[in-house]
Amino acid sequence: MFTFSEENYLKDIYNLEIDTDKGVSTNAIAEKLVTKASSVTDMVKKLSEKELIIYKKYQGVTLTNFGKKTAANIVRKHRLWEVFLVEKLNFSWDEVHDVAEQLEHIKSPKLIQQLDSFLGFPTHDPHGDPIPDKEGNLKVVEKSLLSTLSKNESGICIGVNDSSSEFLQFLDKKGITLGKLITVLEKEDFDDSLSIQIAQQKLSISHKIANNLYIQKQ
Amino acid sequence: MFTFSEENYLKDIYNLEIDTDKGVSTNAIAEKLVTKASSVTDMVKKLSEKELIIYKKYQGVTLTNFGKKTAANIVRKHRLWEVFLVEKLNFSWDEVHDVAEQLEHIKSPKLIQQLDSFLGFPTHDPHGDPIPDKEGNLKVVEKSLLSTLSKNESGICIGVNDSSSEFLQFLDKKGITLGKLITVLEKEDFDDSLSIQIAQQKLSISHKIANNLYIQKQ
DNA sequence: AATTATTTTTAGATGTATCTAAAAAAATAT
DNA sequence: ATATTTTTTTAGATACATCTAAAAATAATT
Repeated sequence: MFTFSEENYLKDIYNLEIDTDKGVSTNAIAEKLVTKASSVTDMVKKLSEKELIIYKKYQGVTLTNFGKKTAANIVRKHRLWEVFLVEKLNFSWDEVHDVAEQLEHIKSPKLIQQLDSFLGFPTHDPHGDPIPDKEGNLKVVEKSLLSTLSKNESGICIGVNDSSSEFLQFLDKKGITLGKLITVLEKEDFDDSLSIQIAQQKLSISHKIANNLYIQKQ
Repeated sequence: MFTFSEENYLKDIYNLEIDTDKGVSTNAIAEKLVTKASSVTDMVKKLSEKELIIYKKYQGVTLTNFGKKTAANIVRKHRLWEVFLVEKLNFSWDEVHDVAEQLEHIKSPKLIQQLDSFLGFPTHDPHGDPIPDKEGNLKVVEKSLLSTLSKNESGICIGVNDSSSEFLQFLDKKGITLGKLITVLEKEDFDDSLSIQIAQQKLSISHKIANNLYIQKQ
């Protein structure tokens, strides 16, 4: 079907499009894929010929419906494999990304169907990101960055914006895990840090941390 | 580490070497990999530079210890994934090969270690082939082709020589599965076909079938 | 041993994915 | 509106893996 490289471009364009909802620029893609703009131009032409994206010179790209569905399927595979690694093979949530990057390219519809079933049809990956269904549809939930909550507001921690292993390990160390209730006790104007209540403990966390945690308000 | 292509060459050379225990010829590799002899020559030079094989022009190749270990590790991964697909994802033994061909190239020592443990440290894949251990060692058992047994000899069916899906499905249809006791009732000189007793039933099987079933005599 | 056939290698080409350096277009600032 | 900066594209090069066609080496046959 598609090469690994094509699939990686599709996936990253898909994720960029979710954030921006405009055309995705060449440079944005280059940065995400850690490659050069000239390489992106080359690949983008190819994806355009295959009708996966709409591309006009100097105008950035948008996924076609076909491209969107294809990309969602890759994301689906990536996230299902992450669940597998954590639930079945005892990986921690900060170790799964690189392996899932490889596993997402395995081509076998039956494999994914059976894996999905084996895992009990999970809806979210270990980082709280939703798993697209077979048709590529993705349930979007109302979520806010913790940094945007006001004093005394509270909600459930449902995801991370940064899934680097450094950040995830930091959260582990502080006892901040998905599903926990967080309440903002105080906001410091000086450095935008927050005092929060999580489970039994009170924590002070920096703006950078609060800006990478997603909360479902309640 | 190594490219998919390099790994595929290594794996096939490894399997060819087991059968022949002499140098493996360019043409043999080409046939196994379904490619051209000229392509094999190119790749073989590269593998030689990387000290995975010993290669002298027109002399065929042999794996170095390093190459042998590397190849065994790929075979290990292939066979562990086959076990996973059959035991956990309800694949049948004739459906696993193509998917395992892809999965064997995933690079993550932790993944394989955990998978091995998750599967209960299996020693054989669904076709009866032994799974090399972490060091690349492979327990060799005394096995004979069913076609070489004499009248009234018997043994346990422990493996297949041909693991094409056609052959495996044929075995399923006849009720011939690994672990069953088979006794040779009759050998026909005319066409080398056999009458065998397996479980409750008597079967007549062609020489071609008997020549692709491994038996552990007893 | 000489001839023929087979196997293997070389030479040169193609397609994919990438890069650097330079040119062109678009966006921004004066 | 012009000049400057930034972004994007083009042109040309490299590495990988493959191929075809032709040459060279080895093996088999008479």
